[in-house]
Amino acid sequence: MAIRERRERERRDRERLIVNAARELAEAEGWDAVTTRRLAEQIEYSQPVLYSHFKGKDAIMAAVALEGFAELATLMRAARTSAPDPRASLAALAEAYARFAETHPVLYEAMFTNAIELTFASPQETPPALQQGFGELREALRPLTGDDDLDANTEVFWAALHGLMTLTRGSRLPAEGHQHRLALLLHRFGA
Amino acid sequence: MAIRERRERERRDRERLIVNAARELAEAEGWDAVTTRRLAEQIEYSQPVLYSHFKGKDAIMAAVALEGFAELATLMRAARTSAPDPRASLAALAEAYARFAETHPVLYEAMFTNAIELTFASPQETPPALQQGFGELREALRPLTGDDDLDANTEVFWAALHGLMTLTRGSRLPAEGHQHRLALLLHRFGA
DNA sequence: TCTCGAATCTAGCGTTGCTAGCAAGGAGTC
DNA sequence: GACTCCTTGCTAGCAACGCTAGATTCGAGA
Repeated sequence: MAIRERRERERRDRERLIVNAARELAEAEGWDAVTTRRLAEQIEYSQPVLYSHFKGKDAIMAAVALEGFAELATLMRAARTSAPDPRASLAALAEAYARFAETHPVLYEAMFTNAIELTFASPQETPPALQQGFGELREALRPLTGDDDLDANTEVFWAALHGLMTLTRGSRLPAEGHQHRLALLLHRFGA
Repeated sequence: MAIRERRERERRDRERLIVNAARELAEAEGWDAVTTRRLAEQIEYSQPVLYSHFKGKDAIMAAVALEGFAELATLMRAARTSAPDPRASLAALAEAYARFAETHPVLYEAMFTNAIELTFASPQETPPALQQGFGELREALRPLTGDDDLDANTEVFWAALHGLMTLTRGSRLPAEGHQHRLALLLHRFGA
C-alpha cells in the first residue's frame, strides 16, 4: 500500500524534474537546445523515461507553458489589486504583462507561439490558470469599458498587448518606443 | 556573352522555381512538410542546388515571406484607396489584412512568426514591400488620429491587428467573435 | 581536339524525435 | 523462503532532418 504511494510520489517528483529541466534549459539556451537527449542527460535517466511521463516533446513544452500561465495570472492579479484606482489598475496589469513577456521570453513563446496542445476559450477544457489570467484582464477592464461587450473588449485588449509583445520580441517593432506604445494602447482603453 | 546571360536567366528561373515550390508545399501541407529533400525532389534537382541559391532553409522561407509582404501591401493599398471616406478606408484595410491572414495562414506565419532573417523598422535595411505595407496602415490612420504620434499609433494598431490574427489562428481566441472584435478595435481607433 | 573551370550529383555526417525489445528487480503467491 | 510475474528502465536503432565534402560531368574557350 504505502509502497504504491511512495512510487507515485517518486514519479511525481521525477515529472517535476523533467519540467524544471526543460524550463531551465530553454531559458538558458532557447527551445532549440531542449532536445530529448539533453533533457534525459540532465535528469540522469534515459530518453524513453521521458515518454513514460509525456506523450512527446510537445507535451513537455505544454507543461512548461502551463506553469507560465499560472505565474502570469498571479502577477496580473497582484498588479491589478494593488493599484489605487481603475485606471492605475489597468496600467499596472499591462505593465506586469509586458514585464513578464520581457523577462521570460522563452516561457511566453511556449505559451503563445508554440504548444497548440492546450485548449483555449472553452470553459470545460481550458486550464484554470488560463481562465484566471483572462479573468484578471476582464476585471481590470470592467470599470473602464462597462459590462457591455466586456468579454470581446477583453479579448481585443489582450490581443493588442500580445501583438505588441510578440512584434517587439521578434524585432518587428523597435524596442525603443515600447513604453510609449503601451501608454497609447492604455489611453485607447480609457486608462 | 549571350551564354552568360542565358545562364543567369536560367538561374533566376530556377530560383523562382524553388520559392514557388516552397510556398506551394507549405500552403498544401504546412511548413513542417517543407524539407530540403522534398523541395529538391519537387524542382527535380539535388539537394545541394538549393544551397547554391540560398544560405539555408531559413533563407528560402524568408524569400517566401518577402513575396507575402508584397502581396499584403498591394491588397492593403487597394482596400485603402477604394473606400469613400477615412473611416471606411481604415475598416477596409483592416478587413483586407484579416482576410489575407485567414486565407494565407502559412504565408502569414512565415512573415510574422518565423523568419527572423529579415530586418524590420530600419529605413535602410527593411525591404521596400514591408515599408510600403506599414505606410498603407499609416496613411489610413492619419486622417483619424492626426499627425501627432502617427508612427507610434500605427504600430499599436498594427500590433492589435496582428495579435487578433495570431491568437485567432492558434485557437487562443474563438473564431466565432472575430468580426465583432475587429469592429471593436476599429471603433477604438475612430472608425 | 584538348584543357580547364563551373555546375551538379552522390554519398554521408551529425543530429533530431521517437520506439521496439530486452534485462533487472521488487511485489505478491504458494 | 522460493518462485512467478509485472513493472520499470535501459540499450540499441529507425527514419528523417539540415547541411556539406568530394567526386563527376559537361560545356566554353584556346
